[in-house]
Amino acid sequence: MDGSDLPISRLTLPEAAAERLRALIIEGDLPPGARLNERELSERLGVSRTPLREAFRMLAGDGLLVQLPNRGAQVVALSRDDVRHAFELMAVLEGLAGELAAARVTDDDLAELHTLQAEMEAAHGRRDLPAYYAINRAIHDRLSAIAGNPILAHTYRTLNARLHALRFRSNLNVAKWNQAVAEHRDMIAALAVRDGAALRDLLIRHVRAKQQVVLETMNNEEDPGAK
Amino acid sequence: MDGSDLPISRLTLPEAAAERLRALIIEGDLPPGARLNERELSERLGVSRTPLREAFRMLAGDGLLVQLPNRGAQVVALSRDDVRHAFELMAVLEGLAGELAAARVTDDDLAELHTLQAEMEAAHGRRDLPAYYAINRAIHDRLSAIAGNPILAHTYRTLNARLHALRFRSNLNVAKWNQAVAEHRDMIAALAVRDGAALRDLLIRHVRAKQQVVLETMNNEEDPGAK
DNA sequence: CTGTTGCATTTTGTATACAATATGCCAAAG
DNA sequence: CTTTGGCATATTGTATACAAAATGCAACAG
Repeated sequence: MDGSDLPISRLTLPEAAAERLRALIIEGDLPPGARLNERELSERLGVSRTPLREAFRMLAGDGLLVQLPNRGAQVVALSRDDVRHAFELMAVLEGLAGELAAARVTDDDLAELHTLQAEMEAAHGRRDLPAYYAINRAIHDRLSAIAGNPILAHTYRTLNARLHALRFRSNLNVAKWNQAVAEHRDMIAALAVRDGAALRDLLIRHVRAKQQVVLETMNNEEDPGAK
Repeated sequence: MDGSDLPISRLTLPEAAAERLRALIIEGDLPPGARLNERELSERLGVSRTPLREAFRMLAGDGLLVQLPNRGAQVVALSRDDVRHAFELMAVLEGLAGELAAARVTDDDLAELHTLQAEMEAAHGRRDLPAYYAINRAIHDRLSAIAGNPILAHTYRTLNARLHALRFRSNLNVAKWNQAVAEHRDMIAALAVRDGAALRDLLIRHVRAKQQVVLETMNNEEDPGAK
């Protein structure tokens, strides 16, 4: 028996609702701090309150919602400290993914990553920030997959979703952008020679640099009185 | 306004049910792979199916249950690979906690940890394994708290619960036990001199050693045909 | 004018009824 | 003897009704 005993992946209502909500949160349709009225949302999504509440529980487990007893659910609003803490974790998760990936990467994987890297440099060259982010994400997802640790991948993905809900429209300045692209080049190089320790350290520094960018963005945008 | 605006921590039914279930799973009352009948469990816990199902969603988010569409929930059964993956993650989480703790530890914290270390050595001296485990856990929890990163602490706790559900009655052999106690001594020493990098590396090695013990235990106990 | 109390309304929490799906068994065909 | 089809039963999925709690407002006391 192989692994094909999975159902054709029908989505149950709570799962579908959670998926929709997740998108609404990450797109910013439901902004941080927004209170979620059960009746209203259930009508909007076309499901009854019961599966919607199960969806709430799922998203709360992912850290996208907080649920207060008798006071409903609201979209999580990350404080600067929360962001700092999340990135501290992200850094070691990425680092571990890199270390594991270096031990398992195939030549085919490397070829694919080289292609992505070239696309990234192209996007960088024409100053196409959205494309850059998309490719950047693809590279990190690829790395996570190569690492071959589903628990790590899941933890990483969940944490990432929480940060995406911030929707920091990073005004990445040119110097930092150049730097990031250069770091990516180094990362692929480390991977190519299967130097796990080097790749780990590069990734940790890479994430910490991004942390700086995000925290600076938050400083500029946020009112000082925020939690 | 201070932080005392939290409710007196009343537990809602789904939360209470989840708490009970969590205990049943970790105690081994609901063994890995057990199917959870909603009607039966709801009667046993004295709640209706609706809050019970929300509890299921919470525990599924923690990775203690898996839910199959139209086929109910069952207690997760970790494969050897799952355990390997979980420990890979645990190692870097502990490492990060140590690194952060070294940067923040106070003399009071150190005094408390020295006390715990002494208790641990005493338990080790009289070959009291349950006491050893309890103190061991207390030390690691303390470290996690000193690290001051709630997101890390939560991730760590969740992952740990999943592993606890294994209930490996570790037949820790004497040599490995001596080794573990010695490692703890080194860890406290590194913390005392605020050497974060050293503490991180010690913790990572410490967890990997434990991983070995657990995997060997699983090899001995499990039938080779298991998933 | 300020603060407090009580009521009406809204919203969340829980139980239950009904629908849809899965499961197990038995009979009949091959 | 094995396999397949169909039915009865059990179990999960969803909607809804009712209960409990929180919220907002207005009237009143100070």
